[in-house]
Amino acid sequence: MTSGNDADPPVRNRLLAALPADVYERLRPNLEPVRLTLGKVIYESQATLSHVYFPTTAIVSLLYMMEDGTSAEMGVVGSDGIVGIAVFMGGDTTPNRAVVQSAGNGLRLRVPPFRDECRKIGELHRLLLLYSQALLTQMSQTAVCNRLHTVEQQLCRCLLLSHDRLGSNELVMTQELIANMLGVRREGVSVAAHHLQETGLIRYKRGHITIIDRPGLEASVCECYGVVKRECDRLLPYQLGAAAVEQ
Amino acid sequence: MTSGNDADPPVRNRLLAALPADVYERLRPNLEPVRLTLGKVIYESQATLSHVYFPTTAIVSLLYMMEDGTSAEMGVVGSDGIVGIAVFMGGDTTPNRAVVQSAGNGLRLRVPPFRDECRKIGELHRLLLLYSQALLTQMSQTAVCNRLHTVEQQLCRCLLLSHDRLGSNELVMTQELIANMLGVRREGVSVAAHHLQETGLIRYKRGHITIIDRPGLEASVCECYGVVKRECDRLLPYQLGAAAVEQ
DNA sequence: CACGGTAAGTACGCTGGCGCACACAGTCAT
DNA sequence: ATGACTGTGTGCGCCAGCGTACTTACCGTG
Repeated sequence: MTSGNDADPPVRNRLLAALPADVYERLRPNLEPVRLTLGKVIYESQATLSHVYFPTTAIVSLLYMMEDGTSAEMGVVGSDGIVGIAVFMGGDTTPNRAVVQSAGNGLRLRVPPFRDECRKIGELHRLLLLYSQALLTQMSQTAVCNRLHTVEQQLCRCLLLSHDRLGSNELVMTQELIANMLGVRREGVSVAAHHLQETGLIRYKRGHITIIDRPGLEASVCECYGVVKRECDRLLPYQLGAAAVEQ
Repeated sequence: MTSGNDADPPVRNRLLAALPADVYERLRPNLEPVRLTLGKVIYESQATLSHVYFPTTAIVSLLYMMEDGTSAEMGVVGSDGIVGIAVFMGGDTTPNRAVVQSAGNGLRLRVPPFRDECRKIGELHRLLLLYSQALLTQMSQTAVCNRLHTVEQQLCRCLLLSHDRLGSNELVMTQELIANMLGVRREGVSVAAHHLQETGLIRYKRGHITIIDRPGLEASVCECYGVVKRECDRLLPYQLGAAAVEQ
């Protein structure tokens, strides 16, 4: 039943989908579908949030903007997570910016009902704690990767992260965008991407990147990708549709 | 009264000190003082923890060890925090290693009583959530810093972080140790330290570094340090002895 | 006091990535 | 079709940091 779950494909956000039906039903009336367009800033550094977002088909990047305007990514959120975890943690704001990295859809929830549900200390609370740890792992591994690995390895990581969070083999993102996320020059991305194309792992054309040989990418990426992936799978073993199964 | 608080100076860990007296009293019988010697590994990557640690005068570094043996720091915990936050978050293990970076004391608590108190969803729970956000900020900013800043800037950051968590102006740490933490070569640290000494900001001699001009260091460090510091102060505004005041 | 070990200084060639400048190629609106 | 714009390719000099190798200085121990 739970008609909310079959409005369109079930619940496309894994965090929401993993909720017990009763919790989901309480949230459902407040969940508002939103279109997340490429480049949209979901929240600014230090801004008080009005909503938290559950991406479904969109991918959101958490960036830090330096005073001089350069930026670097610290984490990525897709259908596996939530944008605005700081509300859950109690700090409400963060020093980073959330930007849509791949256009798509999501659901958003105003902060008051979200907070109410968190305070009930039920399954949502437990899942969010686990998700926090997953995000912590992702960010810390990003730190390591930034220190020790090459642009090409990081490009592979970026592509695999995006691929995981997207159904398709075709990613819509320019090299310029990737450069901003990785915190490197566009030219550096250009060279690395060119190389991956020559090796036959990807193909691309003006903002469209196609993943051809995913195992090959996995062989080229640094260990950081695997560490984060395994940790996420371990911490959040829920599958899409766990709550939506019983429709 | 609360004799636990005046055994030695009050409660030297800010997280513990911020607890209400009744919560602290519940934990106190299980808190065991421990000496944390330089280089001691508090927990290994992927290891199940038997205790969580509240450093008082020690400083603990969270490192990721690459498969090839090189390492990089992702965070630092001193008297402001707890080592083993993964137990609170529910994942129990993490892919990193906790190593004592500056010898000193701490209190440790077996996991079962810690978990019991967390489950009560009281002040400890609230503080740990906030601390998690502070750690998240620290790690994400480390990622940014690793990407964009020079070894010298990062050395300044490292020195300031240590100075904040220590009473003294004298840090006991070799350049080799710092190199491992920052994930750079020892020679790089050597050159940077030499430069800071020439500029008159620090002085050092065989594993002993003295901070001479703290404002000067703050002027040389990148913005990352300030971002993390401000965020920690904002999230965890408690002072040492908040719970110990009423002795 | 001599010795051995650990900490720190120095040098040199190499390379990855930066900054800059510019050429070229799809794509879209007029 | 034309032109403007955006996305990509390439080249060049430069520099920070790496890897390696070796020296020097300090300290504790026997």
